[in-house]
Amino acid sequence: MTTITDVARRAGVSPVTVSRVMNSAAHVRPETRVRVEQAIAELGYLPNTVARSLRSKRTRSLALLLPDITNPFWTTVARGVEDSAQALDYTVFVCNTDEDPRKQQRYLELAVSQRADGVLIAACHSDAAALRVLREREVPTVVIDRRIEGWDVDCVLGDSTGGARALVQHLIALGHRRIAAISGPAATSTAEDRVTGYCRALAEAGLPVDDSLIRRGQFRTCAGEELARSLLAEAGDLTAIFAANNAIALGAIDAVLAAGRRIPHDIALVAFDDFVDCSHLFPFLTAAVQPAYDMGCEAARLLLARLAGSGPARPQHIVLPCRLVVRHSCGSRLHAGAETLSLPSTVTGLPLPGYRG
Amino acid sequence: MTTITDVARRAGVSPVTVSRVMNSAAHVRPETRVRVEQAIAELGYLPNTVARSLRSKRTRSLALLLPDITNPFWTTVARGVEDSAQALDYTVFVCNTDEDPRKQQRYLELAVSQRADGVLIAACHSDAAALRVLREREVPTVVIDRRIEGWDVDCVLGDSTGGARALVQHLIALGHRRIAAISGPAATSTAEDRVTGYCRALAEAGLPVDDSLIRRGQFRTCAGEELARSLLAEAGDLTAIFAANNAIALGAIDAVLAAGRRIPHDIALVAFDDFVDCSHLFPFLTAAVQPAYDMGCEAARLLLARLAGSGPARPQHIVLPCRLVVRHSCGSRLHAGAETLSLPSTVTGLPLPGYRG
DNA sequence: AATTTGAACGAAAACGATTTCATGATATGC
DNA sequence: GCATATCATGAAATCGTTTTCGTTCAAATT
Repeated sequence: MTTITDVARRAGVSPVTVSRVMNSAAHVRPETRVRVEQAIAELGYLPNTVARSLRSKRTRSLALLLPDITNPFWTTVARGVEDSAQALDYTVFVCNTDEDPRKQQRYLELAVSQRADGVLIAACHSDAAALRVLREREVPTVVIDRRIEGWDVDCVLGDSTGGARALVQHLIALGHRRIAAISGPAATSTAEDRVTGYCRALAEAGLPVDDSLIRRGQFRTCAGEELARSLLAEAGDLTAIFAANNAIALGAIDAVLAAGRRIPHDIALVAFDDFVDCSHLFPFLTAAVQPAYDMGCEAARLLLARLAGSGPARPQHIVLPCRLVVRHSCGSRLHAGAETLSLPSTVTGLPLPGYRG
Repeated sequence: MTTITDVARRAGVSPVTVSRVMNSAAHVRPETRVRVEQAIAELGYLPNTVARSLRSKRTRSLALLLPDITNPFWTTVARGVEDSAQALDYTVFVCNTDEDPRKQQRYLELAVSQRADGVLIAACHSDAAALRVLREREVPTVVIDRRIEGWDVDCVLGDSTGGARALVQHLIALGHRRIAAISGPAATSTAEDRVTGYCRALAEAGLPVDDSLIRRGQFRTCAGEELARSLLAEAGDLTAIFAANNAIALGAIDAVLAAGRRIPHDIALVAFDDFVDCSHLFPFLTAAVQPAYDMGCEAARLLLARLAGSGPARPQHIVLPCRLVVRHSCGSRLHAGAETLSLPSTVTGLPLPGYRG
């Protein structure tokens, strides 16, 4: 493969000069520059990023660690990250941790080994210990969608507590009194924040918080199904379920239907997170929708600002608001009220004409 | 950051020996190996992949270029690729081309600059010219979901022609005679293959192929909407639409509903590709479903085999079959017939209990 | 006219690993 | 017991850039 030396030879200059031309540094005579650029074009020369990175100690790459790229929420976050990064000629490599601490650890070490300039991570544990690899080496880091205890690091998250509270308030307003919560792992701040929001809504309405109605598992469909199943079996007077993310909601739907109950007639369901495209199509699931794309953009922008040395002095904690999108799974046919914002096209309160199942 | 020399010093050996230990090469005395491993652990040493790559000329990374990571089909492909790659300690960096040739070109050059060991690409043009960067430099390449004219390169694709044919045959069997097709860009083999399948099904049924019923645009929701709108306006006797991918289908649904028609009562709709999670939830869209995850896995495995020197001699053209999943958007309440395979849980022919919209 | 400045460029070092080649020690074969 | 193979290790070269430090020469300053 052609190297900078080949280009230099062809242009009749030294490699340094070629380097200067490529990095558009000063002190190159216009005519020399043209000669070099011509040589580059003629040879189809593409610089070796690896060598460049070794010497300059910057790779222009970011590592993005998230639970599962298959979940539309994370996909959208990833897209936001990539778009922001690409605008500044940064490369993003995506790692699926599957919320597995060991996989996460492996990928973090990989990110350090690869000398990623920065890391964006939806940590699977809110304890800072898991991020020691990054902290020790002072790798610029932005945490997405999670809070971290014990490390004051940049983070970008959705308003989990507020979103959960709004969803449960909505259920309460519809007359529900026995509302269960199916959340993620207790070690995840996001899961706990959503439980907090759930409890707060109940407390504010003067309703008791029944611990037996709060279940925790993985942020996964199978966990959602299992927990919903046991809830339905054990709590006979249950009338509504709050699912702490979209995957859990899917599982819960399966469990409810499998138990011979109907949604929303017998069991109302609300969920955190959405299904982007699908929700647009099937006006079904009432959800607190996080601005996933913006979260990705913001996180990447913050990280890139730090890399450019132009970031804010103190670590930032950016909390983006959620939209409450009222659809049919909670039984409400009403437009959203004062506290809520809705997707204009989907909150018609009516099924799409033509689809009757 | 600690280097191999630091480790060597601490273990009382030379850097070469440390390198040998890390690469588990032969010719290291067990006790030396232990000393080195201890030094590595004590220092928390993580090798610098950049330096390693420069010297060894292998980066253990793959570039994955696809239209849009936001589309559930591509997400699932990406996940398959990543899982296969990760098993062999390869890193994947994902690039969204948005089907834009210039963006694609930029990313290809980036992949070469980064010295990716291999490239997986859903090329936005079936002409081999766009891939010259790769071909000239003999970068191991696997093309996903597309055929390439003029370069006999490895590729993994779904049976577009067969899937489209099956979908249209199904419509014909349901009694439809005026069936439109909304496809992707003519430059994309996948789009054209699906048109071919559509035509073949019509021809085999002795039906005329009406060119005015075949429309082409981007593989996007907005294109699908626009083309469907014009079709509905211009072809009054239309009773069914075949959408060449999921995004187009979404747009088509919007257009049909906006025109005051119902699905499937007034217009039947079938589509290529699915919405993974959602389709499981809402038994709506009749689709030819490609094995996206397997496509990603297979493609990565083929590429990695080539990199390991163990690949097949000749370029492979792997065509994976699609499943025809019959749901409600086509008006059929029947289980799939002999030629078709169905998702057991969704093809009940009945709406989910509880959801009446 | 002598001195200073800075533009334009190059030589050599450096980045941190791996690869190649060399060396002494030990084991093996006959 | 001697030649030969193999083991265990290290010194030096190398990968392709960027950085650092000079050097030359022309223009500006005094």
